[in-house]
Amino acid sequence: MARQDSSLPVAAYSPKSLREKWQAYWDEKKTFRAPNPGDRDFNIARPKNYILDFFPYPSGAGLHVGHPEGYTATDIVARYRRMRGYNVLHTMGWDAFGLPAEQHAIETGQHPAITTLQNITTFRRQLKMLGFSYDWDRELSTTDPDYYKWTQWIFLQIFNSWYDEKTRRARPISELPIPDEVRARGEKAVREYVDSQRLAYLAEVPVNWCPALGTVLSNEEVTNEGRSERGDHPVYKRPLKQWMLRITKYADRLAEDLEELDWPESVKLMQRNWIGRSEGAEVTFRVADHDASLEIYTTRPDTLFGATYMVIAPEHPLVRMITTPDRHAAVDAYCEQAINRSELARTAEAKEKTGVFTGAYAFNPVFPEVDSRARIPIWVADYVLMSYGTGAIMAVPGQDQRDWDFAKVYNLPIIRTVQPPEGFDGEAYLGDGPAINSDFLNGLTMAEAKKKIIGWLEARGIGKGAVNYKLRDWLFSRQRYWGEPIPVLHGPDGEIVPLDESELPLTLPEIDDFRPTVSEGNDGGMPEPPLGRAKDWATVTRDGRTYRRELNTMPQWAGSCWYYLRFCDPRNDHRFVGQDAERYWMLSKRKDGRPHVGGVDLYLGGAEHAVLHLLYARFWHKVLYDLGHVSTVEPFGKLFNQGMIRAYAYRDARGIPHGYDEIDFRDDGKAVLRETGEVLSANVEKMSKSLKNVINPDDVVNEFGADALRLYEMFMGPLEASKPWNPRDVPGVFRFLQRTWRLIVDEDSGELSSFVVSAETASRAPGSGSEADPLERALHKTIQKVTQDIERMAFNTAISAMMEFVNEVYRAKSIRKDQAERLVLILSPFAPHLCEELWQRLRGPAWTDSVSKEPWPNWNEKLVVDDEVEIPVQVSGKVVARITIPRDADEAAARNAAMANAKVADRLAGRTVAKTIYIPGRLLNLVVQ
RNA sequence: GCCGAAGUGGCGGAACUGGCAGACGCGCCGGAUUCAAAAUCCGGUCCCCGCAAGGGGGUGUGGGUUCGAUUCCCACCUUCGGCACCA
Repeated sequence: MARQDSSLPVAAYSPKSLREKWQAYWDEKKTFRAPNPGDRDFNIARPKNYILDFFPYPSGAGLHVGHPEGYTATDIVARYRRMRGYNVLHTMGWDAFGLPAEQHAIETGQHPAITTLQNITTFRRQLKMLGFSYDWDRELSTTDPDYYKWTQWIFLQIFNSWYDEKTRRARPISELPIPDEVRARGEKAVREYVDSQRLAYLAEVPVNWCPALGTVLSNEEVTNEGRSERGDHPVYKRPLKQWMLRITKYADRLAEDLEELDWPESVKLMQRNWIGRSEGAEVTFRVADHDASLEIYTTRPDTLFGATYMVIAPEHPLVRMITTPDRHAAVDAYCEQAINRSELARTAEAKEKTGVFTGAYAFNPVFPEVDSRARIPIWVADYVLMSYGTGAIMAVPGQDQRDWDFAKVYNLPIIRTVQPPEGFDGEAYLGDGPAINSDFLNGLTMAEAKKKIIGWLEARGIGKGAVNYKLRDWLFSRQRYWGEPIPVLHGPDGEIVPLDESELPLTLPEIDDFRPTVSEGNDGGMPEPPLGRAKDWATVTRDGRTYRRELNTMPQWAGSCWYYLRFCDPRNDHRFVGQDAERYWMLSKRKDGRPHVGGVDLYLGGAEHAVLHLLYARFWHKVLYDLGHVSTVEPFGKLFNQGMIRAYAYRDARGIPHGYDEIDFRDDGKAVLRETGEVLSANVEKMSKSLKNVINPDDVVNEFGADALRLYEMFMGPLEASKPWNPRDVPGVFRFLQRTWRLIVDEDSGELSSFVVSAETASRAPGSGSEADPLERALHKTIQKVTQDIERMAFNTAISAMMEFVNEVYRAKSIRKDQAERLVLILSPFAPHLCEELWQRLRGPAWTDSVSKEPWPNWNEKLVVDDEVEIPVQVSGKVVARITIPRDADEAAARNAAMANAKVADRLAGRTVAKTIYIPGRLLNLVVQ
C-alpha cells in the first residue's frame, strides 16, 4: 500500500511533507514553550494547567504503540486547553536509571550511560515524529547529575527528619526531643537514638538476595515460585543491612488523603488494600515456666475465650528460648527449612498447614492461671509471618479458617465463641452473632464484645486497642551501579555522616566492570555492590579519619518520585524547584474556589503503576510538604489510566507464533501461513517480541503518517479500555484525514476546493440564511460534542462526530470558508500537522501563526437543539410508530399527533389507554389495559 | 480463595441521568466512474420468516423491579486486572 505514488495529483494529501514542514516550524518558533512566572512573555492573566504523562524508561526496543496512546490523549488535552486560553505545562523526560542498561553493561562492557543516551535519542526522535506539543526546553533525565543532585538532596531531607506523631508530620531531626535516660547514657546512645528515629534508616532485614543478578530484589520483583522476575534466577532470603524509608508513618495520611483525589476508584481501592489498615488489639500472654511473654495482634479480641493454642513465626526471637530440650531438634529443623524459603515461596504452597510444638505453654489472660483452660500450647508454624503484627498469634479455630485447618491437622481443641446462625454448615464461623462460651461477653455482638474486652484488657494493663498495616517500610537500597549514589559516609565507629548539600551531586565513579561481587550458592559471604570496585571513590579521608562511602544506590522509583516538580523549573541550579514556579504550576483551585489537594491537573499513564510509583511519589511529596518545601498536600490531583493496547498473536498447530510478514489474510478473514497454507489460530494478547505481534510506530507513520497513527489510537475505543490493534482499521482513519484534505484542497491545482465558498457567495445562495443553514446547525452540534468529549476524555466519540460532519459536507457538496475553518480548529488537537496546513491555506494572506494560537470555537445553544424532533410512540412499551412533533409540544399535542398515525390507531382500536407517559423530546408511551 | 473491571452485529466499538439498541469506522454486498483495475464517490448491511407489505427475536445465562432495562437489583457463567495464610 504505497502512499507515495508518482501518479498522485500534485496537491495530494502528503502526511510526510506536512509533518516535516510543521515540526520544523514548531521547533523554530518554540510554539509550545511554556513561560514561567518571571519570564518576559509570561501572562499571569491566563489560568494554568499542568498535563503530565508517566515518563518512560527509554528501553533499547524503542517506542511501542502503547506509549503514543497516552501521549496522544494528553497532547489533545494540552492543545485544546491552550486554545481555551490556559498556560499549559506539558513536558517529557526520561526515567533512565534502571536494570536493563546495567544488564547490558554487564554483558557487553558498554557503559550504561552510553546505552542510555542512545536509547534516549531514539525515544526523542520517535516522540518528535508524532508531533507532541511538549515544551522540549524542559526535557530532563533522572540520570543527569544536575537532576540527581536533587534526588540526593531530597534523600537527605528525608534522612534529616523524624515523624512527630503528635502533630502528624515530619520535622527536622534537630527538633527531635531526646529522652533524659538516653542523654544520660552518653553521646553514642544519643546518636543511636537519633538514627533510630530518622525517616531513612539502616536496618538488618531479611531480603530477597539473588546471587545470579548480584542484587537484592523487592518482593514485587520475585515470582510466586521464588525466582527473579528478570532472568528467572533463584532467590534466597538472607539478612542484610539495608536502607529503609519509614513510609509506614504515613500510612494513615496516604489512605485518608485518597478521599479528596480525582482518581479512578479502582486505583484508590488498590492503594487502600496495599496499605491494609486493620483495627484490633494487642494482647500479652505470659509464657509458662519462663520470665517471658508473648505479644500478639488480633483483629478479633472478642474471641479471646476461644484461643486454644498460640502460634509464633519461625523467625520469632522467642522460639529458641522457650522451646523445651526434647523439642529442640524438631523445632530447629522446621525453622531452618521455613526460613530458607522465601516468604513468597512459603505462601505459594499454602495448601496444607504445617508446624511443630515447642513444648512450651502460655496462659490465656482471660482465665486465672490455675484454671486448666488458661494453659495453651505454643506452636511454631510458617503460616504466621514475622513481618506482620508481632509475628505471633493467638489461634482461635472456631472463628478463623486458617486456625481451624491447623487445629484439624494437629488435633487441637476447637471452641466456638460466636453462635453461628441456624443451619450453618461451614467450619470456622467468621460472621457476626451473639458471643457464647465467653463469660462476661456472652450475648454481646461482635462490635460490643470487642469494645468490652479491650476495655477489660486495658484496665488490667495486659492489652490495648491497636492498629496494624500491611504496608511495610520501603526497602530503598539496591546493589547496583546504574542508580543514584546514596550520599552518606560510614565512619569508623559505625556512625552515619550525611554529605553536606554543597557536596552534591555525588556522581557515579567511572568503572569498567559492572558486575557485583557475586557469592556462590546460597550462603556465600556478604555481597558487595559494583560501586565497591571503585576503590578510590569508595573511601574518603576527613580530619585524619577514614570513611567508607555507601556502596548501595537508590531504586529506580527514586528519580520518578519527584520529576513532576522538577518539570516546573528544570534548569534551576540552586533549588530543586523554584518556589514561584512550584506555586504557580502545582497550586490549583477547585471550581468552588477552595484549593485542590494536588497540583498536576491531569496525570496519565498505565495502571501497572497504580500502587508502587504513585504511593512512593505521594509519600515523598508529603515529606516535602511537611518540611515546607512544596505547597500542596498531594502531587497528582487527577489521575487517568489508559488501557493496554494488545494485538492478535497468530499461532500454528504446534503453538508457534508467526509474524505478519509470514501471514496471508484470506477473504473470510482467516489468517493462513503463506508457506504452508495452514490456518492459524488468532488470539488477542499482550504485544511481545516472542509472540511476534509487536506493532512498530515508525512503520505506521511511514505508511499512513503521524496524524493517522494518533487518530487511530484515539479512535480504537475508550482510552481506559484495553483494546486490540487491528492493522486493517488504520486505513479507515487515514481515509477520513484524506477526505478532510480534499474537502478543502483541490488536489489537482492546490487551490481551495470547489466545496469551499466564501460567506458572500453563500449568502446569495437561496435558502441559506446563516442560522437556518442545516450545515451550520450540524457544525454547532459537532463543536459542542467534540468539546464535551475532550473534557470527559472520550476521544473516540469526538472523532466519530467529526467524521459525521465531514460526511455531511460531502453530501451538501458545499461549505462556507468560516465553517471549514472552525472544523479545522476542532480537529487540530487530534491531527495537528494536517490542520496546520489547512489552516494556513484557508487563511491565505491573513494567516499569521500556528493554528494552536487560535481560540477554540464556540457553539450557540439555540443552534444545537432542533425545533422539531422525531420521537417513538410506544403502545404498552412496544415501539409501533415514529412521529415528528415540535420539541416542546405538550402531552395533549403529542397524543393527538400519535392518534393521527394509522399504525397507532390500529393498535389502539377497541382498547382504552390506561396511562400515558410522555417525556418531551424523548418518547410517548400509551399503556393499554 | 478474596477484591475490582468488563461481556452488545463478522470485527473495533456507540447509546447523556431507566426512554428509538447497533452512531462512527473496518469488513462485506451493490451501483457510479474506468478500456480495466486501484483509488474515489453514492447506497445497502443485527438475526430469522416473507417476493413484498409486514411479522418475530435480539445487548453472556437465568430470574426480578418498572409503562419501559444494554443501563437498576439477585444468582450464575466467562474474560481481564490486582491481592493472596496480613491474624
